[in-house]
Amino acid sequence: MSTISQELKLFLNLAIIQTIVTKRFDAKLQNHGISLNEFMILHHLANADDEKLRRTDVAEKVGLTASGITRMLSPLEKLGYVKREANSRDARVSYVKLANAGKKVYLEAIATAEATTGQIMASVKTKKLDDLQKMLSELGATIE
Amino acid sequence: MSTISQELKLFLNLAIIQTIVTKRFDAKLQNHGISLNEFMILHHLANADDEKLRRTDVAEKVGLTASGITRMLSPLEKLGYVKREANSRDARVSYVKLANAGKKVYLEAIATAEATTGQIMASVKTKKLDDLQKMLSELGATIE
DNA sequence: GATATATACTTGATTAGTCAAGTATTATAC
DNA sequence: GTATAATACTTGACTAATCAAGTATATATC
Repeated sequence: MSTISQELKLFLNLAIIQTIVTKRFDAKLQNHGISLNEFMILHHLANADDEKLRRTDVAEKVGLTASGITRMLSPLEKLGYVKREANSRDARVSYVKLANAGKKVYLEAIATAEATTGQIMASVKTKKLDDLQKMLSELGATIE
Repeated sequence: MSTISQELKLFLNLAIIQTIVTKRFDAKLQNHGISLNEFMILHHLANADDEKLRRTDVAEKVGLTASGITRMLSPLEKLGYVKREANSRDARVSYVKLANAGKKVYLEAIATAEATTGQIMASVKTKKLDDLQKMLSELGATIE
């Protein structure tokens, strides 16, 4: 017998669902040579003012640490997907700016990401994601 | 301008929210010396028939690979939280069975996990989780 | 305007997981 | 009943991230 609340169950379910979903996106996006996290970074850059962000802000947007961002960006720089730009007012800051090659990959990857989204949504009725859907609507109904 | 669908946005949001939420649970559960994934394993064991599961089934329930489970269980065995049990009908199978010490830790950790759940829920109105809440109710309304 | 504190970023060491390959056992097909 | 394939698990090599510490710069305080 479980003695945990419905909300806690939601979080436990979210945790595994996210693990599974992330793996699927990673697998599909691999065709473009990027991970889901890399896709997210490109996405945030593409939608940012002047297509650039401070590294700290990238970290916050993708939920990783600054150090993780440094490590993630290093290969993207080498591939020429992003480039560094200085901030003239604050020498501590190093902007990450979307480069042309990165934008191209991002735009191509969108189609793949959308297709993956569709596949996952289509399978919502079965398996674990079904639980999610139920709990989400409950959550939507009870929160706030 | 973003050109991605609402559903894809949901998944991107879920990804970071889950990253953040997992970190919070991990931080709190550290008071009991366990991670969120370890808590999840104990939970599934506590709710399983005879409080035991095949390693493969544990893997499936927490969304990790069999190899990841082998590695996660090793310290839990050393701590005496779980123990191995053979299957008399199939020698390939090694059950993971919840031990007394593990059950004790699990029951204590539930309180912490519930408190953490409450804290997260309370902050839903602000920040990223607010986006989630909105999207979740939309999702709940549109899916199926 | 010197001192203390805070912020932005990077790096070395570590950790939690993956994947691919290997072992052992069981199930299937002929 | 033997050969083939599938399943359960473990292990070595690797990867993506963390944390703690360090560097450089900027901000606040007095």
